[in-house]
Amino acid sequence: MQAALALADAEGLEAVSLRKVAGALDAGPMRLYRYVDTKQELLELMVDSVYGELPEPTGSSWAEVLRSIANGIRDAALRHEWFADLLGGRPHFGPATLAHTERSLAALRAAGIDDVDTMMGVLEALDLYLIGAVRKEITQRRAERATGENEREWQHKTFPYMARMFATGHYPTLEEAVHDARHRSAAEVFELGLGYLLEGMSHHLKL
Amino acid sequence: MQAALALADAEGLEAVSLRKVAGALDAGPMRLYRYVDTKQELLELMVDSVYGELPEPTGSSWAEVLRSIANGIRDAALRHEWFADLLGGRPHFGPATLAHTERSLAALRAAGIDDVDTMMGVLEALDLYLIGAVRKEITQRRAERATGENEREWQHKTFPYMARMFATGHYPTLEEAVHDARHRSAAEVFELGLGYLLEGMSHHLKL
DNA sequence: GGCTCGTGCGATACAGTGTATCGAAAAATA
DNA sequence: TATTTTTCGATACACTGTATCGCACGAGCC
Repeated sequence: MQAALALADAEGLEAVSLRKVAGALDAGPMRLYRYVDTKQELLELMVDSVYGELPEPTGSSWAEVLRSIANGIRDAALRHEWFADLLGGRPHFGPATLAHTERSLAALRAAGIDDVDTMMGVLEALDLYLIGAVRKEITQRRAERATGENEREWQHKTFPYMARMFATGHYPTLEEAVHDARHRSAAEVFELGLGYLLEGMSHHLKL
Repeated sequence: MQAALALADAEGLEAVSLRKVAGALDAGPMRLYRYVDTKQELLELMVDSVYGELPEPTGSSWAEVLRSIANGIRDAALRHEWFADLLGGRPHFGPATLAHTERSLAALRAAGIDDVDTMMGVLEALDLYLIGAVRKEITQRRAERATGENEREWQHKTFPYMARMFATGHYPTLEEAVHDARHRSAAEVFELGLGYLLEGMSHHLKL
């Protein structure tokens, strides 16, 4: 289990094969089936284990609580990039996941939200946003790292490709936006969307 | 290509293997490498082809435009469930994807947003939300279908599992929420979060 | 204590996967 | 037409997740 985590952190999710994990423990391929029925189950255990790392939500207002939850998940995904790939992919009901939901709900209640429908609503909506935001940020981070390691490919393939596309004249607004808009970092976009979401909740809930 | 799409629609993304796609065309396994360098590239073509199906954004206000974009993507994911698995996973720069972004930006401008930074900001934030919302809704749909087909497993495994978990007394708030909160359908949660997001934008942008 | 029997374990086997290789066929050049 | 170059796809390879099943080991009985 910890072996699987370490392997995923070190070499990425696609390197996590039952053989390699078992090999890291000096065991045969089928050894893991004593603890797990299928590979999906191993992945779910890994996800649950990350939920177990998440810090207690903090903050006195519900907005601060939601912000701290969001940042906790984002930070975890930056530590374990594979977490982003698994997030939202299967329903997760592991003990640590349930405990994290419990802590989140309790923190919201402590911050003054007493209606369960409201609590669940804001938490579910935040979850939807987080799944996508974290996923896209990690994707972008990987892309940047790849083009950083190999800038030649970027300059010889992607850039001329975009130039050709723009030269067709089919994308005038997009071209203008790419040229004129200031480039926001992934972290900025994350904050931006989170801000919109929380502000919308605050007005909608009249809190 | 169309063969890959049909295969993914019919049997799911994991059934899309180069051999099966080529087989559907009465060709050898390597035949596809004439059109594609790697399997990832095939998947990217599939994603781009779905972007090509998306309807023109409609609406006279920017909020209506964003709503129509959101619904267009959601409907596409409901048609092609595998689309949700691929969304946000890799950077997509296909022609149809670019065209979709172009149409979205143009529609926003036509609806009165003239600042490129604002246009990009709301579109990126919406994108983050959509990736997660669509992904989770499809996941949930699959889970419901699976337990629908095989309700015995749900009743003999998941339900007692949750009951045991609650019986530990570690999740009092969660237990209360599960019992007392009204169950929202995936579509409702999608709308709820989208409403929060748009309302937040509207107040933040003072439009 | 010795012997049988049942059970659980994990090496081996299998049906797949994505893709590198390389001989042959086709196209282009002279 | 002869020769070179390019294109192409069948075969091979390394690897995946998991079903199978012979074997070793421990419990139960005489």
